[in-house]
Amino acid sequence: MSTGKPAHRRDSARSKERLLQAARELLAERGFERTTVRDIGERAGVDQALIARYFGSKARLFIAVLRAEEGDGTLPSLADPERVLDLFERVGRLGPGPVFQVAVQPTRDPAVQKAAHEALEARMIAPLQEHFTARGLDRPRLRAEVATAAFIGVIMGRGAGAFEELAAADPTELLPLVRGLLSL
Amino acid sequence: MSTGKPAHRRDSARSKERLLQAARELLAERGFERTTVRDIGERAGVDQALIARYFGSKARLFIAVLRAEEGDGTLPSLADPERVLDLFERVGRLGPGPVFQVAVQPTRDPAVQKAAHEALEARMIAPLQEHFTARGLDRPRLRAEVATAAFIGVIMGRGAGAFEELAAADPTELLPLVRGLLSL
DNA sequence: TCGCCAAGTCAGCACTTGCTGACATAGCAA
DNA sequence: TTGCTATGTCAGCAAGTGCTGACTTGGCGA
Repeated sequence: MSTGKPAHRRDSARSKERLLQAARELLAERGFERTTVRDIGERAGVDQALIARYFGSKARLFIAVLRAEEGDGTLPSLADPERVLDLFERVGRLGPGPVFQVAVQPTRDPAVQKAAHEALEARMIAPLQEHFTARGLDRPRLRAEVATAAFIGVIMGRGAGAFEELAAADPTELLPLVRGLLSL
Repeated sequence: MSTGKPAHRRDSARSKERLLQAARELLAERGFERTTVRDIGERAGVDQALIARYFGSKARLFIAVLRAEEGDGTLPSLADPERVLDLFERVGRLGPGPVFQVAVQPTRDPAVQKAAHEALEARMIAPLQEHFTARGLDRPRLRAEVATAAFIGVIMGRGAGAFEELAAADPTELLPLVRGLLSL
């Protein structure tokens, strides 16, 4: 940014960035195994061989995506009802993140699996657990896990094409129903 | 059954049955795309070429699985709290069925996709919708879809390895929390 | 016994996957 | 200008995919 490199024809930083972005989108849309390196390269407008060069492997590219997302720290907690709307909006705009994918279907690659689980823990389960603990509810950990899993079911369901009204519904309509799920 | 064929060494009916069963299990464990015809054949103890012979293709084998499951009619409705326990038990024993998979992640093959959606509709969403309608709640369809999606999130989460306590929890512990999700 | 056909086996085709290595070239330093 | 290196391109390998077709073999009726 501050360096203001104007995207030379040869610019490895720019290529890396585009690969990350394309991988981010495709991971959200299709998950890890169903995304090919050729897909990523095509969407990024970058030769697929550069994935291996810059990131080492497809798996490490996706792990880099997770780490990059972790950095932005903008993911709202489910504990705050107001911010659940933000979450819906964000998901509507960017698709369900890779973190959601892994909550619902395990990935073959152990390293990818581990990184995604850590992200899920830090960004969704742990904050909710604290919320329930603060409220003095019993089994706060189990409650947090159930609530997270249920919420992710709704999020993923919106994109799976299996739920007509759910997919079409406006987040504000969903909010009261989803708050029911979360205040376990 | 009534014919009582004692499983000759050559028995196409038996082979078909074993292929169906193996496909059923693997679809539940790994989903459609991540299951190979060789996997199915190996688990069934039947040559994989017979899948093409008897069912036409891998996709049609899985559709046959869906149809067969539909027939048994034993799937409990979520509307009946008592039977939610049965559902957990059944899923614990057999794994999450193919119907659950597709609710959360779309499949590439359109025919498989369509068959799974129909099964989801008939066996989960519609009964719940009726339940909500009978109770006079507004937006029964949307409620049914949200509840189904949330429930499936919990079911899938139990198997995804991302939720420690949820995976370890006994269904009877889960029941009160899940009933909260469902009585929207 | 013989011949036929359903049932089962096997090798391999055509394709896709992640990844690699040889090559080409832009841009900069000397 | 002349090299040198970071950057990008390309073809292709090895493994794995669904599916096919030629082949063998078991079991039964004639």
